[in-house]
Amino acid sequence: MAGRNGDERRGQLTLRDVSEASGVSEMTVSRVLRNQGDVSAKTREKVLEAARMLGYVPNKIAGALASNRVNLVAVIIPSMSNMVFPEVLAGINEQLEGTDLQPVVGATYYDPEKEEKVLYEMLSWRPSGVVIAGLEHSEASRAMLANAGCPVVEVMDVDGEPVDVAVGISHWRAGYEMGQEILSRGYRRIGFMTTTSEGDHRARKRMEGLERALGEAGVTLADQIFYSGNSGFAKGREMTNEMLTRTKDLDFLYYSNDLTGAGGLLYCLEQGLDVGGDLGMAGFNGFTLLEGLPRVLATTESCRRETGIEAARIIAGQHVFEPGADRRIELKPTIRAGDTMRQKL
Amino acid sequence: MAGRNGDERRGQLTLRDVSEASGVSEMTVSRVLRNQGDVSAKTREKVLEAARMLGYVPNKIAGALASNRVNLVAVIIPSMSNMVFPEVLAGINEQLEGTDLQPVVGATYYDPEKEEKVLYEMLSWRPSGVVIAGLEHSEASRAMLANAGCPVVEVMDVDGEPVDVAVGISHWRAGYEMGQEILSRGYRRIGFMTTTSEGDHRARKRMEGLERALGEAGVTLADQIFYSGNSGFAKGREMTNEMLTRTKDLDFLYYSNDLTGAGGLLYCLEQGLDVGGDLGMAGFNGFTLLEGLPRVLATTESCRRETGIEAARIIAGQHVFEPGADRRIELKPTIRAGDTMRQKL
DNA sequence: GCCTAGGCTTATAGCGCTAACAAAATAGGG
DNA sequence: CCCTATTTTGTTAGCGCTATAAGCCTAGGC
Repeated sequence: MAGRNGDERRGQLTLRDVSEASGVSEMTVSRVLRNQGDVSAKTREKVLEAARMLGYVPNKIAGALASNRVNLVAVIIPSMSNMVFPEVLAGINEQLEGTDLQPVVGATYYDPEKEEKVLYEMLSWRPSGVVIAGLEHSEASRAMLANAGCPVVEVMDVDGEPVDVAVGISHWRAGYEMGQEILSRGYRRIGFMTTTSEGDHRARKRMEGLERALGEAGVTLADQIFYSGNSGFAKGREMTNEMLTRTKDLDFLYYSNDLTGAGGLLYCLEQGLDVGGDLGMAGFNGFTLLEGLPRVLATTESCRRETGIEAARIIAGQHVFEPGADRRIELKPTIRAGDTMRQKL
Repeated sequence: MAGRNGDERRGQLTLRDVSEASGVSEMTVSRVLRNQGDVSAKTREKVLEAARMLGYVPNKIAGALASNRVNLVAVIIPSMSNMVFPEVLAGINEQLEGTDLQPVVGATYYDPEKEEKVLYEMLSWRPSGVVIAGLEHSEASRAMLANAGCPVVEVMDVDGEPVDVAVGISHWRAGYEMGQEILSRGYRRIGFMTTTSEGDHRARKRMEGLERALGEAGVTLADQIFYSGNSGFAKGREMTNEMLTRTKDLDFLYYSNDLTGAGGLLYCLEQGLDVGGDLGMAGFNGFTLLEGLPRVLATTESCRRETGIEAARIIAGQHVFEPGADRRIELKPTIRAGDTMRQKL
């Protein structure tokens, strides 16, 4: 079975082949294969048999062009490597199951220009819907989204104005609420470690929310580290070490990500620090695969899967908005205190 | 911006609109937009300007039908939730970058019937290539793959006969080599914990390889647990506890997955066991995000990203097979001893 | 037996684009 | 300035399918 190239595609089966094999018109074959319109049981059987025998696979390209219907949903995310995005995708997939819609995925690598290209590429397939991460896009991207001619769902952020619909949590609020939580447990000397990626925006909004909550209590961040690159245990350890070394008296460490948080947690435990007592810690996302660490890291569950599900529901037309209703669906993240924070005062 | 339905798509811009706006024929517009054929600089400029002004996005459906070329690559994997698959996808994405090919992803949820449906669906878009996980498929799926009329790459397994090309590691060999490694370090009472998912096949093959290696030294598995469901730290802890309780004298724990292995590792450390000495441990996959655990878990790096890259190279025609050459690309996994195994004897 | 209604099937005309070829414009050379 | 070689642009004919409308049956009523 040598590699074949496009040219050999000629000779592929068409409706005509099935039509000839079964002795009915192409139109009738088309109806049978789409389960659409009235066809007698006998004819149907004949056609299905012929199609099966030949191994016919319909050509959706031609079908889509003729019917002006495409069962693809464009999903545009920054990266496949950061677990959060595949999880949103998993939610989309799950909800699209049962409809005839199929997701098509493109990655932007956190680059607005790349996003523009991917979006253009995807829209040229005239998808039935677009799911795209974030609310911040280039001028041109927003224009394309606005003219897409299909539902557009911006996911994972609701702090801003969506082109059409937004689904996700408020990162600002997530930061704000974690800030309140931290304060309510009596911590005051807080260090924050955050990624500069995620297109900056979501992590930045959390930080702003956090600072607001602290500010309202007259507290300011005692230290902070911005890092780029992958989030993993090792990065968390390294940063934690650095921060604890350079800033004394910290009583709380807040990480923009559970993985770095977990790394920090392991580090602090090894150092014999009183994690969950004098030293509080929290991450962000609520990765279930981390359940089973020596301590349960406090975190904010960021509703990735539900975000995907809700986005897919909208695209599939299973969620109808009242006219004039707010077209932002704000999911409510839950804070899980775990056992890395002390009791509330 | 109310939700729109398919009907309103009419009125979308076509080549004709751009052609009228720029005063040249549709064909010339088409050539400009595809960067194909000779067009004078002046005309090109005029056309691009008009397209930009109008916000024209080409219709690839029509283009694909007319030219019989589709820039989509079907990627069919069991699940988005198991990290290994998104990692393969990331490799594919990375390599496809720079070509004009776009991956389209479908999930089978480890169900051969679902695989058949997804495959049929994808093939109906006449993709330029198919990447599909595993070598085991239903009769009908194999037939479809064989007649796909495009390169077909079966990934993540080379222990069997591919329809067209296979890329990945030999799981049998990975199990075999880890078995030898374990023995070479003097361990003899070995417990194995493995998932029953992954479509069973890959984990099963590793187990068979492991048993062969042990068998050659007259050793048999002292205990084993099969589990289903998600792999995470918690599952690893739980199983490890169970196994160590019911089977005494175990001196090595081998997990089918790094995450369960890491859970087991944390558990054993807490129990004060001599991990890396009297008790050896190993996982499988080589997840880099785990770097930073208290000990570096021994593991087999399973080349997920490279698998994706190599598969994409084949689809993109960047890897040409000599006629008659073996159409299986066996990547060589590396065993990382970490520090959960004692020195070689 | 004729006529109508309804179920089933077929004929016709594109969908928006590109391959292949034809025509027109331009550039050189004598 | 004519003629050929070359570049640039335009024309024609589908790609494989589906929407639409038209046609052909068979059954049932009178």
